[in-house]
Amino acid sequence: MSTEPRAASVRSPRLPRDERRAQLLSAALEVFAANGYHGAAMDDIAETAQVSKPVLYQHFPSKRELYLALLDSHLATLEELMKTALGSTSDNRERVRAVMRAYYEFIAKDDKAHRLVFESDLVNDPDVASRLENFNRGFAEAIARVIAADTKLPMVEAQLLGRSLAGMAQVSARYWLETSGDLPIDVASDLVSRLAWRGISRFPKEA
Amino acid sequence: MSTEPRAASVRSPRLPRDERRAQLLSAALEVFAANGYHGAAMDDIAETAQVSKPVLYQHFPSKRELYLALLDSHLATLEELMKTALGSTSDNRERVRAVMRAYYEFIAKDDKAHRLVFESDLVNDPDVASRLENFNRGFAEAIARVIAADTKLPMVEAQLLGRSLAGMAQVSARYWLETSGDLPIDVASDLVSRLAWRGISRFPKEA
DNA sequence: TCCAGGTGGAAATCAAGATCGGCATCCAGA
DNA sequence: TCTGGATGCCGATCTTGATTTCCACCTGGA
Repeated sequence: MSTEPRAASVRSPRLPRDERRAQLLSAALEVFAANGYHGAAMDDIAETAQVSKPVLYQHFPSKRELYLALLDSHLATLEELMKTALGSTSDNRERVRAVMRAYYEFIAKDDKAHRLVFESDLVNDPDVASRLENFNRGFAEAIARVIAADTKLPMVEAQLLGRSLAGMAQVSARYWLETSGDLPIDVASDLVSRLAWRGISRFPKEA
Repeated sequence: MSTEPRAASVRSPRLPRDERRAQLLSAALEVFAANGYHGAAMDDIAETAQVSKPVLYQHFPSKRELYLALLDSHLATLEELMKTALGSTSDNRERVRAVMRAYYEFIAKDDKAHRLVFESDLVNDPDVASRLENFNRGFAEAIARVIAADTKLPMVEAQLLGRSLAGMAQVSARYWLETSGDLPIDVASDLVSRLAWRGISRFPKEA
């Protein structure tokens, strides 16, 4: 996709529908990630994509639908990464490590997507809230199952701890990204997963 | 403050400036907590306060300044609670426990304030972002100091773990509130602080 | 050459933040 | 007791930014 500045009044070259849609999503991701939903104008997205606004409305019924399409796409990617990491081993300690590593890698690879997902300013929208909650619940429940298997804690308590560890992953990974370079990704994700594992592995026995 | 419906065209009773300001902040908290910054209209806040919009602008230069005033007020309260909990003991394990408990109590007591602080949809605003970051940094650094003292880890690594545990506290407390009644506050905050403590207390020695 | 489909300049519409101009009321001082 | 100034109040409207749509043009492939 050429992103060279396009002369005024020169039309954007025609693209097949699917390619145009993908390009619009890419432009939208840039603008939403940089400015948030509320700080982004459809004018800005059109400008970034080097098309006019009606082109956006040809592919997406509204600004909100555009945002939801993007969110869905990136949540699907992340869910797949988490699922792969969880299924990569049957050893619980290695599972926690793999999940933490996958999380950090997702964030290192695509900080725009991570901002879209984890720093949304549209969380009061029910459709956005439900998508994020679905993801968070699935993630935390997967961890809760590991905890319940390893500790014999009742599920209610394992759920709370699952959320705790999911929170640990999310917040620490964002912090690591913001201070990037202080610690290599291997060291950072390993450190946090060791903290997590040590916390888990001593339940319910207590020193 | 009377919140009985006011007859149309009947003026709101005069209040001294300070009382009115406090009342407006209270109404604003309700509306911002329920709808977020972007979903709240000044009309809504005026209606909740049972005054007209110009009265809002008499006390706050703009919608954004009103929001920042509220945020400052509640962040100050939370910071005080955290400071008190950290200073309540010199035993590191009890510190972690006291901080977790204080966090859960803040959230149990005032879910509107917690939503304002932790689920803001104005995080792209630099002034909001910096306030939240200042709080988060202070909180995580306090925990990092406990970790560094107890584990002899270098500060860079203790900082990352501090953020991890701060994230654990925030996300788990929100989840606990949403599933309120599943676990009593004592059990929930104790569980999470034990997870945190076990994670910390085994660094750097490894089983 | 024709037409389906991709394109845009311009403007309509609308919601909401902020302000104007004046009203109402309370109280201190004459 | 009365009055005028200070202060608190509001209905109506202005302003602005942004979403969405209208209507017509352009172009590439059959």
